[in-house]
Amino acid sequence: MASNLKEGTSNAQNRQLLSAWCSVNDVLRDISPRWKMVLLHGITHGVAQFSRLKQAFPTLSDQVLGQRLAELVAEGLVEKTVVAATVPTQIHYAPTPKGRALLTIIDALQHWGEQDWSRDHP
Amino acid sequence: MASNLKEGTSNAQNRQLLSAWCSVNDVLRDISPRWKMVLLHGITHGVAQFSRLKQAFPTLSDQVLGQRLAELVAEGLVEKTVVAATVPTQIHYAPTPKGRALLTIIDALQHWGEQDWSRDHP
DNA sequence: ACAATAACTCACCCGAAAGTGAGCCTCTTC
DNA sequence: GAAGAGGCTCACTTTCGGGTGAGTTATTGT
Repeated sequence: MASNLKEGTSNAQNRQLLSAWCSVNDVLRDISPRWKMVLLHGITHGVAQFSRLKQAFPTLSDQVLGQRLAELVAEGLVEKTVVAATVPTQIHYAPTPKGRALLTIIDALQHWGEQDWSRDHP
Repeated sequence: MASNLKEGTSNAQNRQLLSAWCSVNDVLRDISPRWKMVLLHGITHGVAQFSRLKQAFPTLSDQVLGQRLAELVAEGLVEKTVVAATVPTQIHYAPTPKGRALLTIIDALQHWGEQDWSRDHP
């Protein structure tokens, strides 16, 4: 993570360009990874542990679950709390205000998606 | 496009599962492709032709531009109008009500992203 | 002694997203 | 008669997201 500086492939360049042009592109990239918003929703609604989430979404791999949780924590959308420091360390996740605010917008998106746009409107 | 039924790679399966669990996943997938929302924004603000968009985003390839425009049209976010049926066919794009409604939510997302969540709030 | 348990992490692989270059179509201009 | 204009589309290549399986940690139940 500290030694590779090439980064010239224009794929990465374009990503940076978009970030620079408008910050919304970063937000879109942050919220679109698969499972992420679903996990945020689950955590907010009480499914707040690694193993509980695993049960809730059996087809989701440990690998990706761990990664998504780490992202959510890193972006300040959920908070991680150690419940029991015993050996199988138990951990509890809870949404931050930021995370809850995001969910509101996500709800709006869902609403938008389900709306019938065939008839004209105000 | 009509003959391939295999679809067993679990990558695709999971995508379908997510769609089935919550429609918001489809929306997220639809809005997250690179350039898409930026293009929608541009079109809404008067940059409404293929070549104009090309100029506005020089690093975006024709290939992807064409594809994104087609998606936007297919999803009913923008409308395509033939301006001049002369040989270099001129075409004009304009956002639909649905497209404008989406931009509103995208704005909310941007706002959310730019907000300072470090201090507590109501 | 050995499986199970909670929460991860590592090495590997495959398909999809997105980038590049060229081609096409007909009409007008140099 | 060649080039350029406008709007695409095709073939090819690279990057990266996300999937799988196995390994790690220490303690407890059988």
